[in-house]
Amino acid sequence: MKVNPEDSLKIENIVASAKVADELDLQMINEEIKDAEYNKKRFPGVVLRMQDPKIAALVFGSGKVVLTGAKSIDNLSRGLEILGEKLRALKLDIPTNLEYKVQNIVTSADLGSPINLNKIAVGFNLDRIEYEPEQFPGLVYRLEEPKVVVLLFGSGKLIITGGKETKDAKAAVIKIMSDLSNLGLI
Amino acid sequence: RLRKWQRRIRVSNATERNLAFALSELDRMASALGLPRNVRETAAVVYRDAVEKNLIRGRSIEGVAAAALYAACRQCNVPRTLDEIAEVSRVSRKEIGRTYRFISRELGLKLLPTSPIDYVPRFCSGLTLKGEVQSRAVEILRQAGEKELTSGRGPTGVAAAAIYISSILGGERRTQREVAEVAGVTEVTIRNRYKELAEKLDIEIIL
DNA sequence: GCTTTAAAAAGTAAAGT
DNA sequence: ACTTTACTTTTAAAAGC
Repeated sequence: MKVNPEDSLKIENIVASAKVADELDLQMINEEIKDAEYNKKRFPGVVLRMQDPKIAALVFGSGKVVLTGAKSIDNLSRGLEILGEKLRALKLDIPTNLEYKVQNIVTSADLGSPINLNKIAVGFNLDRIEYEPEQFPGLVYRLEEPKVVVLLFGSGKLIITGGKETKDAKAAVIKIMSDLSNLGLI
Repeated sequence: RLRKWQRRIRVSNATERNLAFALSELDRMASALGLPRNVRETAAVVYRDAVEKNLIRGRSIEGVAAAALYAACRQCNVPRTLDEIAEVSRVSRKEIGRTYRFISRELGLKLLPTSPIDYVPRFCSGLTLKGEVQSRAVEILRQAGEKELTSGRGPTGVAAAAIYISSILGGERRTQREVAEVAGVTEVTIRNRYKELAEKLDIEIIL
């Protein structure tokens, strides 16, 4: 039995932002945490990497943080907790229940069969897609609802990005499938 | 008022000066690439349209001119790669590609992806191959397109592979090195593409 | 616009064996 | 030739140039 494309969804990366304090001494954090990376000339934030849930955190002097690399919402929450613990270990006053906001979710999916990108480029409204095989093998399809960007490959594999909720990817895949079947391309 | 008049003249002068510069840039790049007059004229039209729609704001004249030329080559079915345009331009391939996408969208150029077939005449003449070999390469590419062997692949690599195959079939063999040189791709790419074409199109190649 | 992070897709490329 | 590493595209936030 063939698996439905909407059931092949896999979250590959989640980006979220949070505020853990009103102010942070990046120089001190960089000196106290052994694997921290900080080159103010290069980038204004300190890079901290977690191992357990493999997540990277960008910590700024304003107390704001960016978390990236999480494969699930649970991983993301755990990563933020661990970040809080690391900072508290430096005698910093960090709240226990940190709030975060998901900014972007990258999801992969599989239509199950190869697709002809050239035909899609001809059949679709040309101002919603970009297909420049000279520069990139994927066809870029910008959806309005949900507001996400989908990369379609000749293999039938897809990447959905730009969404802020898990359901956006599923809605996008369902729409892509109906669009393709309406054009008789799948 | 006189001041308003002077201002208008000043703006007009600046606009004309910029347009003159852009047109001379288009001519310089077109000459360097040996492009025919119709392509230069098409590029000039694209550039003028971009100016009329105020698409130059926030962009360099050089970048828009290069993107207009890239678009014109495609419109006239004599495509040059972004790398080739970048070689005779002072802006990067990345900026030309970005600007091209922008003006293409805003002007509604609706250009279809470049076909590998459009590269065949130029690559074949660069390899001094007969029209017969050229026709066979085009036929291979036509079949490749039907069998979905081109989606996602670089047009120049597929064209190069088809020419490599047809040169062998036509008894005028060119090495992968020679074809790679004129097509601007690596030998590895030609190897990957030609093996795929030969296998899926059932073409027997005796080396 | 750029800088940095992460991640997938598939093609192309370069370097080392 | 093979493997490894890396760059192309997309997305979002952060502070600052």
